[in-house]
Amino acid sequence: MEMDSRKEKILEAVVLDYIETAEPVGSRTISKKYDLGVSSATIRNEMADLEEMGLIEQPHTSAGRIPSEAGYRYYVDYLMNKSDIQEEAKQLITTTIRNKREQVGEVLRDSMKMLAEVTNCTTVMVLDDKHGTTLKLLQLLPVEPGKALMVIIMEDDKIENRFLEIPESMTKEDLDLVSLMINQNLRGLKVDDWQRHILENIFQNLQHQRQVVDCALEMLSSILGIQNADKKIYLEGGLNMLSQPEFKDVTKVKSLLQSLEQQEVLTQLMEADNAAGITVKIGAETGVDQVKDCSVIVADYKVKGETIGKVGLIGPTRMDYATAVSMLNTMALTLEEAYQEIE
Amino acid sequence: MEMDSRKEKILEAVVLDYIETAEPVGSRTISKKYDLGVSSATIRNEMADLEEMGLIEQPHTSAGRIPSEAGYRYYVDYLMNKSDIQEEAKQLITTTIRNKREQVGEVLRDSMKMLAEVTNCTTVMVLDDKHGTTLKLLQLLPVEPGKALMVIIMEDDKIENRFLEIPESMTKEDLDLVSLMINQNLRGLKVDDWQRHILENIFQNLQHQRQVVDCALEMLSSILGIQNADKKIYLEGGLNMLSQPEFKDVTKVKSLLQSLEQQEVLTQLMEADNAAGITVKIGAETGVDQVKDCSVIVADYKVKGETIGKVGLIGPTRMDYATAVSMLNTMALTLEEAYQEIE
DNA sequence: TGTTAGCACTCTATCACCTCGAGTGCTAAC
DNA sequence: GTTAGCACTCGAGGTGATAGAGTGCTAACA
Repeated sequence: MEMDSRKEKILEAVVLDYIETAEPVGSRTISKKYDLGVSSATIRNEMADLEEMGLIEQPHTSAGRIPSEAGYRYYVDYLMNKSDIQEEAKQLITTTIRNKREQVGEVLRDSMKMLAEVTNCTTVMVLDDKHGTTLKLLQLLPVEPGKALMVIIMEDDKIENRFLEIPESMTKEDLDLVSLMINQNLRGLKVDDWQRHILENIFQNLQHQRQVVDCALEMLSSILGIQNADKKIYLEGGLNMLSQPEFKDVTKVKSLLQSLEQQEVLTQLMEADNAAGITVKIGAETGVDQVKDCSVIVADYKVKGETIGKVGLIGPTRMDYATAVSMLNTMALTLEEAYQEIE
Repeated sequence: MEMDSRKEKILEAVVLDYIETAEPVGSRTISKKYDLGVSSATIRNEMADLEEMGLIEQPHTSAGRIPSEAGYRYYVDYLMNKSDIQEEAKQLITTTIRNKREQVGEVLRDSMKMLAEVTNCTTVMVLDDKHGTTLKLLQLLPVEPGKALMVIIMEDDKIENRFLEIPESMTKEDLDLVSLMINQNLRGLKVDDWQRHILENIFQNLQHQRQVVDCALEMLSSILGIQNADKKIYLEGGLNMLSQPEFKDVTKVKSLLQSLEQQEVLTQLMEADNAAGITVKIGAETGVDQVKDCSVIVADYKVKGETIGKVGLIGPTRMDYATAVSMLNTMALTLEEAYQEIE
């Protein structure tokens, strides 16, 4: 069976109408509402074909059709009108992000909330934090006998604090010396770039304070390194989906929301095809059983070709893909611009 | 109409059975299940009285009785057996809190989660942060020309970082001097205790670095002071309640969960009668319309007579008050002990 | 006088049954 | 290839009928 333009129009009509009404779509509805110039009987024939092709399905014999996951996939890949962004929405995102640049966290939260509300979905944000994990400044401060505070400033002015146990005999001057040596040797380097001989150099020069250096380096590498792996994930608007009719069953809702609270699940959902800017996963494609009635759209944003974060939308399979994709796209682009200006 | 011991027993039976089964309780059920030594007919008479007194009510004519809010109130105030803590649960709390003291945040989260799971309620924690807001150590670090980092360590080892703009001419030695002066004069003092003459003393000695001192002091006072007012609120187990039959309606769930996301609502709910250690608010007593089908139990924990935080449980009106109260009590006590040891 | 057995009554939940309408597939005519 | 028409299917929603749980009242009992 071949796809032709009329079949495509009918499939599109089914998808759009089902997105709008959440009710199975009948042939008569299509012939009346969408001006295809053919009668409902013809549409019925075509719909039988589409069903045979696996693009739409019938909940029961005497009901209309709803899109199958494959149908959504076809719609997203070939039919969806990607450019019909509401200009106002675009404006909204841009201004929300730009208005108060000062506290990045706040702004992100606001934009996420806004996005979630407009699309009636849940927004997820992953900050990769890969960039800027080089060391700018490290300082050990004596707090009380036997205890020091390690202050680490990253290249992007993020700050980390860790307490450190030190020998009671150690003085402020010793700590300053250790700080100085570490700074001199490791400033501007990523953890991957630490060379064996650099570390040996530090240890040799600070034989005396060996114990502290050892401990400090270990902490430092864990901060620079692990922070890398341990991405920060934010979630906003987790309750928005509840207004959708597909979530009228509380037990479903509970298991869905519970799985969205798990980092692993979110990470899995937000895994994206790095080649494409935007990834759409429909239903089972998400790979997580508890969210098999949902779809996920992920956009990543890059600075200098490197992905530094991802924004995602989670909603019911019957979500408004066109709007969601364009909103997400705008969001990612605006974020990219914002980051570029900071650099 | 007077309350007598038999009426009390019947009321207690109604409350307990309704808590257990979530179904209206009939007279026959009580006479069979709870050994009161009288027939169901007698119980019927008494129940009619209890209804007249407003302590129980009938959903419809031919149904059993359920406790009214006043009934719960009577139960909580006069009938509830406060001492029947499950020893195992107590043990659970104690070990959860004590086992890994290192990261206070982690431990609190864990205990809250545990409490929420055991009671099938939502746990709320308010940290007043009033205690320990005295200064332990302040250090200004040069980051780059014109920019310094202020590291502040509180008495309870909480750490705050703030960037500071400084004159480009300022050296590391200048900053050290400023840090030293501030430490000498303000260590161990709360913001309320700053005396005019102490501050003048600092300014006089550091005429030269006046600008930086000024700025640093302002930041310091905002950290020590504002942090005071701006309590931290944590919520855990927000989804636990969903397994209860009273929350099978999604729209209710949504509005409930949404209001629990609002700081103001939580603050309002966690307002407690400071005289009593534990406050129980039933239904409308919470004062928040969206949670009128819920009850809230709040326990505060004190160190040296001063409230430093509160733990709360939010659950359906039909919650197991006895268990909840004793669990919460144990939790508060254990926290008090833990804090006292830290001091 | 308090307690109890018995009985008529009330109300809900449940199930079978029916009808209505939306939607289909098929066929024959255009 | 398209369409009108028709028989058919199936679920949603309404209607009784029934069972069962629970009540209130009354009269008898200790």
